[in-house]
Amino acid sequence: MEKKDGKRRDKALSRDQVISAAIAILNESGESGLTFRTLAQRLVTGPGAIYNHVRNKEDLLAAAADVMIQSALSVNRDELAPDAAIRAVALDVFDIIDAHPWVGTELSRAPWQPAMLLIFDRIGANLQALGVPDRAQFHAASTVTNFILGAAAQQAAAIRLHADGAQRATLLSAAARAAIHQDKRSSPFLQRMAGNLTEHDDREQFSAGIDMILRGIRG
Amino acid sequence: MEKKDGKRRDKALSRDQVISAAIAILNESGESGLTFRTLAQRLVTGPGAIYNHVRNKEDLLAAAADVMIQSALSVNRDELAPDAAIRAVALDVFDIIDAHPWVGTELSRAPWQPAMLLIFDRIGANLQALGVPDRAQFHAASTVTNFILGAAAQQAAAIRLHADGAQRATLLSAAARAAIHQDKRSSPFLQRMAGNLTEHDDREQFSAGIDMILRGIRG
DNA sequence: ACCTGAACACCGTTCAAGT
DNA sequence: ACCTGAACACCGTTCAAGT
Repeated sequence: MEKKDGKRRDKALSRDQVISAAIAILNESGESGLTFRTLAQRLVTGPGAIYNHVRNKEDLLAAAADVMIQSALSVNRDELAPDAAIRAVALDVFDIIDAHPWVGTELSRAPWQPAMLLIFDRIGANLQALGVPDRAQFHAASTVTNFILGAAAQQAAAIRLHADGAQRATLLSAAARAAIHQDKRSSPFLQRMAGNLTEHDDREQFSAGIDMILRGIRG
Repeated sequence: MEKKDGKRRDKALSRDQVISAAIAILNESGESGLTFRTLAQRLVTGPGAIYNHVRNKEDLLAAAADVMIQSALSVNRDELAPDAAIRAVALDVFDIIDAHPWVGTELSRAPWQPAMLLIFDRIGANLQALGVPDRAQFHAASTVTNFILGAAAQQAAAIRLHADGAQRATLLSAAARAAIHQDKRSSPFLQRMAGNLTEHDDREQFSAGIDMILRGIRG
């Protein structure tokens, strides 16, 4: 990968450049690929220089995730009906995490993260038109957001497992298979769902979850 | 803290002992307090010995979380109506994470984790009695579980912030306050909810979320 | 078979010294 | 004011050597 622009030769290093370089590394190599040393190398500087532009690694990851979510939610959904708009926002988040799992991991690492608040806002913006009473809108938006965060973290973790596991593909991890096959009497529901667990489509499962919650928040 | 039993003097180190010691450290000092060195010190052995009983740190954390969730869900809820039972299971999980935030962080780190499957099973076990059609039960259980995982991760992260931030108490972090106060035009919903964000009760918010989802999965 | 603990290959972060 | 990069204080994990 070449540097994106020529600004570096005159020694001007900016916060945006640092974050962009971090995103590039994260998208190429995942979370484990991003260290202050690899990042400094890409920016042709020393690791200490990065601290002039971000407070620490947590700050860097939060800023990177915010850029990704902003980009994923930049499509205008104003012409959609409120329930379709909420579904669209949720699926936009799902798709960016499916493509870049590190975003999903990061979303639930810090609370009150800009990226998380942006999702919360975009969901909430459609509740009035959906007919949700004013006093219920805060809980409704937080319910949808928490569902998205939980599903995002699971999806990110599942993809991470895929990535370095290679051949197991759609199979559950060994630990889960063990859990399913032990205790046949004490977990009848899990036994009954074993087929769905191994064969379901993650995106369809996510979409169905949003639909159920929408039915519920509508009252 | 003294060792829990006298078994160690005769050199018998078991997987259960390793996991119990790890849980003790996690509950006392949080995730950052648990290293193979501190754990080995508590077990009066070398760090390498631990690898005879757990595969790696990920395996150790998953096993520790499973013990905590099993204990939190060991209360029998069979006498409750199905919706009350689901609410009780969810609040049991919330409360254990409120008391021991590391459990919430761990739950969404690995997919198909025994602890997560246990929650999924306990939720799902009540869906038949709730009148959810067979074909919708998988999605219903996964929706509730994903909501719980998302809320758990947020709650855990918020408590972690509390712990080392000290005085900020019920205040949002500086980053979130900045996000709320900038872009007043582009995030009207967030602006409108600023008061709720700083003053809401986390447990009540969680409980309201469960209620909304229950209304939705009932169809 | 299990323990021991030094060693390996890393981390994030700091800070004196430069420009 | 910002960069540089060595140094600090750690990590998880491995593995020869012991018992």
